[in-house]
Amino acid sequence: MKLKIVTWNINSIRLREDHVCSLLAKYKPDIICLQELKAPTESVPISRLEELGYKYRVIRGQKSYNGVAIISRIPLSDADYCDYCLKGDARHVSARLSNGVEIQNFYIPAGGDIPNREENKKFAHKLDFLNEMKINFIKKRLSKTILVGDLNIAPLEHDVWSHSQLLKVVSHTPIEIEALQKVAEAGNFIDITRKNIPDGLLYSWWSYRSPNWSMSNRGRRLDHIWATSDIAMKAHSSFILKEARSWERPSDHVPVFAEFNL
DNA sequence: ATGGTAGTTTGACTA
Repeated sequence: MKLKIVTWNINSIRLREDHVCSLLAKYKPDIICLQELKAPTESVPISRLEELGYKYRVIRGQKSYNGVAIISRIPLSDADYCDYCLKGDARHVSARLSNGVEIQNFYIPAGGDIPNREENKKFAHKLDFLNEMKINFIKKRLSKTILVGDLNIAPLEHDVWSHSQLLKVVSHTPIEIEALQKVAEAGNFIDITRKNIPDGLLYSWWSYRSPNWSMSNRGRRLDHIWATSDIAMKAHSSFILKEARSWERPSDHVPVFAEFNL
């Protein structure tokens, strides 16, 4: 079975329904995982997705903030979610494919501006969320799992525009990177994007605050596709659709793709 | 050190 999967922080599904539909029409992934729907479940537009053949979905919306979804043209079962940190945030959803492969879609907290747990509640939340993921994955002994999402951490030197200048900037601090590594180890996960594209700068997000984002190219790789080691060697053809950042009224994140021969 | 932009709950929150 071939599986083409894409993850995208869409930053409002209602504002960017057109973008999602044109992406699906052109690239025809089997599954798209979305983050930051910024809409309640009942307000997420689904009719055009259905028309495009995406008849299966698990949507966990939320008013104003967060919101995640798995949209699929192949059947999904065992829809589930975890309420990490018990805040009621819609930051996780999961589902299973007919071949037993599990899809996990995450929107990890951004963590605010100050990289200090005592001074910044949002940073504490981010670290707590990562720790809960780790504990959860140790308990579950995962296999045949693909984890995707906006993890809000750029772990490698070449995942940011300046490693030295971002060491104290939330998303690239050693404490976050170490926490994320522990999550990956606990779940036996491999970073598929970097396995397929080991060398060179790789970004999936460029801030809205830079009017000249393309020229300055101060990006970060915050969006990830991971797979457990038992299926990691089945992944290929990873790519990041940088051009989506130039589309009209774009999300600040771009789609990240991978394919699997399962 | 500061401010820059965008989206949503129209004003202050999030990123």
